[in-house]
Amino acid sequence: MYTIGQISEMFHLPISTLRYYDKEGLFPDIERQSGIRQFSEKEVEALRVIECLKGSGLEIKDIKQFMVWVREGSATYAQRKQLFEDRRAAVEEEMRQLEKTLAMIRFKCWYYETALRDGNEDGISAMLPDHLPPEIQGLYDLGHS
Amino acid sequence: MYTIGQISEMFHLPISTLRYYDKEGLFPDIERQSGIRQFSEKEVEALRVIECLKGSGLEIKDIKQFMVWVREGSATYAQRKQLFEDRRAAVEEEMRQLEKTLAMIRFKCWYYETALRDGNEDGISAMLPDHLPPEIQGLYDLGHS
DNA sequence: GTAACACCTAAAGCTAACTTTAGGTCAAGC
DNA sequence: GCTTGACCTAAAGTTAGCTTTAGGTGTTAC
Repeated sequence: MYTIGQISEMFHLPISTLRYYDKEGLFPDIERQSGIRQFSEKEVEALRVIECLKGSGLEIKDIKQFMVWVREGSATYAQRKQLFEDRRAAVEEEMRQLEKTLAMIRFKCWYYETALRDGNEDGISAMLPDHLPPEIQGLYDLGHS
Repeated sequence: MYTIGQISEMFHLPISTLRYYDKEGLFPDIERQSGIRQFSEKEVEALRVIECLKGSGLEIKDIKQFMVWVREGSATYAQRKQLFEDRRAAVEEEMRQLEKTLAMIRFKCWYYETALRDGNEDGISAMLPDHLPPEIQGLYDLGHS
């Protein structure tokens, strides 16, 4: 059993955030000793799932729904499986998006390295064909900045 | 030259968002014809950079700073290069984080597939050693949910 | 000439996820 | 017995990034 202060240190989360999560229903079965929250292994596991789902972009109210399903037992396995499959698709899509962003950023790094070496941006259009990653072609018709 | 409505369709952004970006200083050189915004190729390119920087997690006020630097010309190449290098590091870190999240999600997908097949979660602990990706070991001491 | 559009502004409103504030309980140490 | 420290609540406040509202302009179509 852990106090809220111990959990706060374990997860590097402010105490106020843990209380907020509790108020939002993310620890539906948490016990109390004369008013004081007793975090058990169950809540620790819940927090690991919370971090995962939050990291995948899920909102607090939907994480709460998941916690409700957990409490409902085996009748909700299908819903919970679906939730994680949707999360998988969402995270994979986000990673694809980040790859594109990264290609653009890498190009911009090259662009400013070159501009800095030359003292201006004027010769860059001529060098572009060799340096444009395919993701950026078509994006860069003209183009300072 | 494009109207705000045309740009809205090109970028799939609401007109209100474009006006908001303008108010926040993201199109510092935009021209007007009797009050009406004239989006040129310059603003189109600005929007591509905005999408990129936003996708990398940068806040609007910092994107505005970038636009100010662009207007200041060659004196700010170094700052702009640094900005994109910081973005590269941030996006790469975010992708590493997403990989971890994805490992956990994939494990959860497997977990619920198994629970659904078995009708309960009770036999899963015994199967764990073969199915835990390394990222999740140590995380999963006990653990339903 | 009037109705429909596409544009404009300023200001208020909204949402999520916290954080802060104000005030209170309780146990341990001096 | 009183102060310190860790816990508690309810409610108000904060921030980013929009969105909505209310009211106005200017051009084109009938």
